[in-house]
Amino acid sequence: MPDCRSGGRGFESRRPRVFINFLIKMDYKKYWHTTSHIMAQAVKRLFPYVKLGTGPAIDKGFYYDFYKEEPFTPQDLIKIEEEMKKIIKENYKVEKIEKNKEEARQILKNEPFKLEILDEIKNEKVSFYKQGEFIDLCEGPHLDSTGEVKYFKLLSISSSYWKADENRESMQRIYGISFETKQELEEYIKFLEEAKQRDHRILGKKLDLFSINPEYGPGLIFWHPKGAIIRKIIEDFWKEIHLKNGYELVYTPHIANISLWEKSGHTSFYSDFLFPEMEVGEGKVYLLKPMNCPFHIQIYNSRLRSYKELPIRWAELGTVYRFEKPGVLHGLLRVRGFTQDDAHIFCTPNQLEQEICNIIDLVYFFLKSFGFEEYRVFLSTRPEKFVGTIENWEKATTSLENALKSKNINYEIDPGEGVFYGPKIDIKIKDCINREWQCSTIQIDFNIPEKFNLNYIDDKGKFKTPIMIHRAILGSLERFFGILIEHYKGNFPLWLAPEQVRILPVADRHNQFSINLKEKLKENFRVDVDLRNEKINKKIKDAEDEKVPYMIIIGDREIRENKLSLRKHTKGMLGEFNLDEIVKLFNEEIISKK
RNA sequence: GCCACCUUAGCUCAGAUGGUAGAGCAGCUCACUCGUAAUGAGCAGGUCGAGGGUUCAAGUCCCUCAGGUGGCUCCA
Repeated sequence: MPDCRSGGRGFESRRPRVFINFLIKMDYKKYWHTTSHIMAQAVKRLFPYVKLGTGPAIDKGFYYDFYKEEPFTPQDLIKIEEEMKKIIKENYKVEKIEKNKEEARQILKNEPFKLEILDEIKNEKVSFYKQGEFIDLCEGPHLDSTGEVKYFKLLSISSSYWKADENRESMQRIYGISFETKQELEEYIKFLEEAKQRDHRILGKKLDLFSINPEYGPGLIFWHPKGAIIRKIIEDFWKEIHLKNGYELVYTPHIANISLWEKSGHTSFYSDFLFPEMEVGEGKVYLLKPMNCPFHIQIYNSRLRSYKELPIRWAELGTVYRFEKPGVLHGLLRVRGFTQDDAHIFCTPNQLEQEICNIIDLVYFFLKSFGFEEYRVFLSTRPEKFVGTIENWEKATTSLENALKSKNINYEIDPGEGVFYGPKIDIKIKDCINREWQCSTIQIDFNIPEKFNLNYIDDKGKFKTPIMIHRAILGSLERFFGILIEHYKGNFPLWLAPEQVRILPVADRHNQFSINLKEKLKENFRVDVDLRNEKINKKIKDAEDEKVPYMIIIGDREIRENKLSLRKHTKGMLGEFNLDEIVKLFNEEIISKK
């Protein structure tokens, strides 16, 4: 079963994880862990009846799970924070205490969840950490005293299952963060607010880019004219670059007979993600496609292939549909219908490394074009469950590795994290507030060529099985658009901006001149003129709010002197220019993609 | 899907303890003809997500459903 790359993800049921990579200067794990104990102590003081779950430090802070019938309220959080401050002030020593299991059981007799954990521990000796009246079964390590925790904040309340098992008790989880300095905490909170302001769902509505109609299609995207023009620019650019780089474009249907997916294995392995079957009469059943590769394979198999044709590179902006569960849908980032910037490469083993190098170059070229300059690259190797021979896996992994090395790319290895049908490279990008997103993925597939009996005739006249590479660069247009909105905070660079210039006449006697100017600019740019009966201040404010990159103001002076006053979004007045200068300026900026 | 919370005008949101709805923005009309981030006035706009229940009376309380939001990987 080939994976379906939609932003580097396959079929999974979780929300897309946004890797919030706020720069945290030191290793805070110990610090956060102790803060979580302080929180648990505060909760125990305020709500003595709650039962303790687990409370680890995590990537960005800490949490503690409690068993409590009613959920915590925001007011509870304030009370808990107050109590935590007291505990910090009381400055308890944090002591490690070793106990044997029997003693431990006695201590934990009223903590059913802790007892469960205790039972799973193999060692005879277990450790407790004690601060004041609070004692917790815990491996540590911890700070020496509660007074060492300086600045903290409880961030959110949620529920989670005990042991992440939906059949088990629902726990109440409180998340928080803490730092040594007030400045770090403030910066972190500022970062969270900044991220909120960039939310593509809010900007998408404000800037009239897209919408989702919850009643008629949760998870299905309506691209409004302003979003659609951006999409068109991306698509045109994408196609042009692919054609220049030896790819051919293909188009394939949105539906196909169910037998295709029976063969690919989707109906058995991924049935949860398929939209229900369509009966089309005479017992024929069709499915909406959850991925493109089986179609590309049909094109490959439509006739006999020679080694002379390889490598074959087929690209398609292919729209696929997957029935994601209601709770996981999220704006443009997790949807039910999306367009993958998909491509499949069929090549010989000898060509593999070069093909991978080419893909990497292409990935970097695209990501740079969209303003992403920082990357983290991951190489995922053979998992426990896999298809194909170990020899092939090693060869393919080596090819991926060699390609990365020859490109001088630093990468991290994710051992055993490959998909079962082949190893892969994932590339994560950092946006301008340091969040990481995964879009690009390059996956080698040993399974599909065999399953669909792909072959070519080699130079000795023998049948050979080609190697197949799945790759996506942007992931999906929907998701990538969402990321772009957040990355640019809606301030699209000139080449992408839906409306590049707006002409603002000061009074209505300037309208005709402005209309004439629009006609001239229209040839090269996306331009509009604001003819509303409003004051110039209002027109400027609206253009600024709508994030139009450039404004040209036309009044008596401009008409008399035949000069154009140019204003740049968020920057203010640039000065007066003649038309040629402005055209040149815009063209240079468009080419630079900045 | 599970837990919690939310759903009131196109948008953002007010509407203690039940007594059949308000504001700002947007829209429309009119006046103003204006110089670098909101001119003023007027008008119009809602079966309060859907269905059911309690009540003399439900936006408000209860139940069901739909949708949205935050989570549901980190493990003593």
